[in-house]
Amino acid sequence: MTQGRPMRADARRNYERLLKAAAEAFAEHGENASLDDIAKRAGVGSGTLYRHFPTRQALLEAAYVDRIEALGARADKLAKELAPGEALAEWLYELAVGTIQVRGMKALLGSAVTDGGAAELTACGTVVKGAVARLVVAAQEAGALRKDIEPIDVLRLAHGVATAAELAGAGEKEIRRYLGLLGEGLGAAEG
Amino acid sequence: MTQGRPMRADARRNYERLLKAAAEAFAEHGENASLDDIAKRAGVGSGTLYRHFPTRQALLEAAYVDRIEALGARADKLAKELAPGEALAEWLYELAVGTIQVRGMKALLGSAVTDGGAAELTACGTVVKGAVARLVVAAQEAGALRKDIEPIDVLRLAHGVATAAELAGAGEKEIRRYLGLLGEGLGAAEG
DNA sequence: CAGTAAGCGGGGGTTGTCTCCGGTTGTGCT
DNA sequence: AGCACAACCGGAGACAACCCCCGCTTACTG
Repeated sequence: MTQGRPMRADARRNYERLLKAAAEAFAEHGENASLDDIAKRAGVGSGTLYRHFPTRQALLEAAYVDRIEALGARADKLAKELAPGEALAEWLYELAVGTIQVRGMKALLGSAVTDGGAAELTACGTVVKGAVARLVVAAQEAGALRKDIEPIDVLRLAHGVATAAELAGAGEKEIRRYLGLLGEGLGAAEG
Repeated sequence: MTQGRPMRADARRNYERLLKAAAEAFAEHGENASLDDIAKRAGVGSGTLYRHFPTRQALLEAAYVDRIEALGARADKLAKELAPGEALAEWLYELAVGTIQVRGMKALLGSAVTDGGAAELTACGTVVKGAVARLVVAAQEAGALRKDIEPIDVLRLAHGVATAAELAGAGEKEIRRYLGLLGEGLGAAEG
């Protein structure tokens, strides 16, 4: 749809270089890596960077698309292999681990979960929300999850827990513990 | 103790002006308000600001000391008036509300809860940790809180939940709901 | 192969952080 | 009161990052 004409070859090349440079830089310096520096690494001018990715957010998202999509696919795989409640729990765990361990991911997922009545439908947000919605509904039908909870709530709380674990210095053990606590609250009968 | 000699009068005056200006600026522009601007508002040079408050964090903390101490006092009041479990819940609620509604507070509380094996014992951290420790121990003795939880865990999770609620657009209703869910997990028998 | 629009790139205005040091001012002593 | 000195002030300026702009280049089309 936004595909009026195939991208010019040089444009495409620069686009991919930027993506690669961005991934490196974000991994190295976190989500606040200098954009000018990313442009330099990619061997392009900063103008080019800003043309392809108007905002830092856009670049962040583009750099992590594959990872996000893997997460979406993972949800379906887990749904097939585990009981609904466990599939959800495990997926949230993996989500949280990613949130913490992949630098820059936190900002991305955070924005995906924001209120955003606005048309802020990022690709990332769509994929993640879709995945969690499937898992949540299944878990609720199986009686493993209270019914007065929206998928987005689960996502937000998981994000919050990831934040909490990060503050703790973030061993994966801590994440599991915290998610476990949250899980007991989410599974409890409503009232 | 850090009181070798009383502050010179002009120094003290500038210190307080800066505090006032900082409170205004943080309220207005959030935790990232321009420090130079704060100096300007206070009618002092930026050098003066940096001498009194070497880091943004230091200024933030100084600007909110009274609020933090109020929170500490509030904990004791609640402990006297309510059952231990409820006192903790209510205090966490007020903490979370403050975290979200008072701009700049989130960064401050966040840093107070960080792993920080380092000697990062900020005044803010000490007060808040002390308050929550009292409430948590009381709640545990009353059987309202599982015993395999450390006070710091509670603090971190509450902070995480506040973050989650903030993403939701943060009505106080949402905070209560999320804290309630978490509370069920924290209260459940361990296992 | 030539015309053309899409794309490039980096210069530079702007804003923010933080340091440095010459000048000023409050304080304690006489 | 007046003096001398340490403490303190203030703002210029080095540095980093953001991001817009516009003249030049280059890939595609016919």
